[in-house]
Amino acid sequence: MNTVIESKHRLERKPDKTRRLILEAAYQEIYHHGYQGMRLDVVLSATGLTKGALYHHFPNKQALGYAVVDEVIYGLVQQLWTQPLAASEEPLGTLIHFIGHIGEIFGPDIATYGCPVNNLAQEMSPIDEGFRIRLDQVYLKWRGDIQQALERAQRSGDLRGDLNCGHLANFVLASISGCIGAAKNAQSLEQLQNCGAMLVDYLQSLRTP
Amino acid sequence: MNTVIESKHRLERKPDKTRRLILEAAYQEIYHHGYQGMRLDVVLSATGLTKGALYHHFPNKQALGYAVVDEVIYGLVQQLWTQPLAASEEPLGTLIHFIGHIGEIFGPDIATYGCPVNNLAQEMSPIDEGFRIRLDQVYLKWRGDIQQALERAQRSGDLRGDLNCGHLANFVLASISGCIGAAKNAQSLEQLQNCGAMLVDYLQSLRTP
DNA sequence: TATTTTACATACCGACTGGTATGTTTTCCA
DNA sequence: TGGAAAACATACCAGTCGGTATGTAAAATA
Repeated sequence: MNTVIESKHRLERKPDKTRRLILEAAYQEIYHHGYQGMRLDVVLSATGLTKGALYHHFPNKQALGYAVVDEVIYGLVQQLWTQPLAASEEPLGTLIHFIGHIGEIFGPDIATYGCPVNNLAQEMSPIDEGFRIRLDQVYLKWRGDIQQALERAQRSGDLRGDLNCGHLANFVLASISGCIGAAKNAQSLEQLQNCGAMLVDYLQSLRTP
Repeated sequence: MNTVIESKHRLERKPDKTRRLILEAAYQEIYHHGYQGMRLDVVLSATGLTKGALYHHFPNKQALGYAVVDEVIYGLVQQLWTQPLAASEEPLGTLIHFIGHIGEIFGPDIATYGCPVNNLAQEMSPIDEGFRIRLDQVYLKWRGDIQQALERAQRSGDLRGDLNCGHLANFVLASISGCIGAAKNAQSLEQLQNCGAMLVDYLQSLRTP
C-alpha cells in the first residue's frame, strides 16, 4: 500500500543528515534575519522536523548558533576563498577578479542580505563572547588566505615588495566587507560594483611598475 | 515637608524634554543591543518613566526606532561630520585626520560597539523598508559631506583632479565602516588603528604630486 | 531475537514582551 | 477660575518563543 511505503520512507533515520539539514536551515534563517531574529519554529518547519529532533542534536539555541559558525560558515569561507586562492597560479589576479565580480561570483543575494560572516559578526561579537571567538577564527583563516595570496604575488614579482601583506590583507578584507555593507544598505548591486571597482583600482596601483 | 517638595518635583512635566529623554535612552539601547534586541522596559527603566509616557509620545516600537534615526542618528552625523568638514579650511587634511584618529575622536566605544549608523543599517535595511529609506537618507548626507570636502580639496589643488569624488567618497565611507566593523569583530582598538592607517596611506597617495 | 539505546514526534509550560485600557495629575485655555 | 486636553502612571492582557517532559518507533547491541 502507498501509505505503508510513505510511512516507511518517512521513518528512515539518518542522524547526521538530519543534523546537517537543521544546520543549513538555521544558517539560512540567520543569514536572512540574524541570530536573534532566527525563530526555531521557522527553522523546524523549513526542515519538516520537530522540536524533538532539534533538541536531540543541539542542547539549545545558542549551541545551534555556534555550530552554524563552526560547521557551515567556516566551511563556506574555505570553499569560496581558501581553495580558489590556493589553487590559483596568479593569486593577485584571482583576488582582484573576485573583488571586481563579487556580484556574479556570489550571487545577487550578497547585495540584498550582505556577507553572512560579517552580518553575524556585527550582530553578535559585542554581546556574546562565544560567537566572537568563533567568528574571529573564521576571520583569522580568511585573512590568512588573502595574506598568503598576496605574499605569493610578492614572491612572483606581481606585487610591490615593500608592502606589509598582513596589514594589506586586513585592509582588503575590511574594505570588501564595507563595500558589501554599503550595497546592502542601498539594496543596490550597482553600488557594489562601483565600490568594488574602486578597491580593484587601488590594488592594481600596488602592482610592481 | 520633604515629601511634598519631592512629589512636586517629580510631577513637573516637560513633554519635549521627556520625549528627548526616551529617544536618547532608546538610541543607547539600540546601539548596544540592536533594534530587535532593544527592550522597551529597559529603555523606560533607564529613563525612570513608564509605558504611559512612552506610548503617549510614540505609537509603537517601530515609530520609536524611526524617530531615533531621524532625530538622533541624523543629528549625530551632522554634528560629528558635516560641521567639522564644512568648517575646515583644509578639508582633505581634516578628513585624513578623522580617519587616522577615529579611536581618539569618537571614543573607544567605536571599537567595542561599532558605528551606530552602520550597525542599525546592517541589521534593519534588509528586513524593514522604513528603516532602510531613513538610513539611506543619513548615508546620502554623510557621503555628500565627504564628497564636498574632496571636491573642495580638488579645487584648492590638494587632491588629484582626475578623481571622481562621488565614487571616492563612496569608497572611503564604505572602507571606514569596514575598518570599524573589523575592529568590532576583533574587539580591538589596535586593529582599528592599523586599518585606518592603511586607508590614510591610500588617501595620501591621492594628493597632487 | 530480546533489549537497550538512539532518534525522533507530540504536547505543554513559563517567562518575556509589545501593546492596551484605565486612572490620575498637571497644564492650558476660554 | 473651571473645565478640557495633555502628560503621564498603573495594571493587565495576549501572543510569542525557547525550552521541557513524555511517548514511540527505529537502530544498534548483546
